[in-house]
Amino acid sequence: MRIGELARRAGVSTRALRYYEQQGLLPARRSSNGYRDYDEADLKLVSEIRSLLTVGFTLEDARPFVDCLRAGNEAGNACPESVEVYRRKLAEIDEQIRTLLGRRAEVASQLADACPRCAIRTGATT
Amino acid sequence: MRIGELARRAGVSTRALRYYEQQGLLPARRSSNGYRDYDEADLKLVSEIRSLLTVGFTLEDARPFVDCLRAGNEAGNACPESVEVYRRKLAEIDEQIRTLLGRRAEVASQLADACPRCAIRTGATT
DNA sequence: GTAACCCTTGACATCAACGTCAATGTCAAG
DNA sequence: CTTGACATTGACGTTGATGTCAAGGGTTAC
Repeated sequence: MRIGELARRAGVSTRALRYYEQQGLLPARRSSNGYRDYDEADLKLVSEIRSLLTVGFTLEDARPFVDCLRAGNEAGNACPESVEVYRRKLAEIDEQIRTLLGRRAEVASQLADACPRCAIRTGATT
Repeated sequence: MRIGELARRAGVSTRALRYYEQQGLLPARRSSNGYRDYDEADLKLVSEIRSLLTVGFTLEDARPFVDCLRAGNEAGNACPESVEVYRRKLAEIDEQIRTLLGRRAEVASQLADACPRCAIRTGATT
């Protein structure tokens, strides 16, 4: 299939697909006229990339998963490198949550200071 | 005082101070030689901006606080506009936390799928 | 042959809060 | 009078994942 169809089926823009190719995540065969030519495996790759992006992974984070799929595995997370990325991202997310909880507490505290009556329905005390 | 001293005392770069001025947050008087001339009130403004930035506010978010201080209030959060920003940011932070918790759960679930033994020490089950 | 789509590459634009140069001016001390 | 520490404005670079436009070529249908 050509880029337009893959884009439609994967729910992404053609621009995004070309960008993935440029980043080395989605190499494309070419038809005799120079058009990119994709198959079902490529659709699976793009789906994998998309689902990883939606949980906050970068394209770099997604690379091991893509490599894993291209290596013939049925799942992108079937390789130790992918698992390692999962663990790292989990730690990053936890750190971000901690940061946000700290900020939440600080802002809530400031709000309580500035407008004591506003704090009533805020829940968290510390 | 001149920009270098304010920067040192506030713990920011001179570039940042010029940027704040450009954004209309920190107007500066000028000496006869064209140098920016700041006073203690300006230090207070910059401190306010900095503490807001560190809890994730943008400069736009900080504007009401700065305006409030410049209007003669002793605290930047003494104005209703500032309080409103607090409330909005609190809601934003809560939303971000919810998003991150969802992602955490998703990633943890994927990790458990990919490497069942890895999930043992993860705590969250859902 | 021409409209109507599809494709190609290339390159600049976006967002925020600055970092980092460049080229130049000011001023106190030696 | 020069060195050196400060200041000025202006402008491009950073980060990530695209959006968007330009200028052109390919393919199919009528």
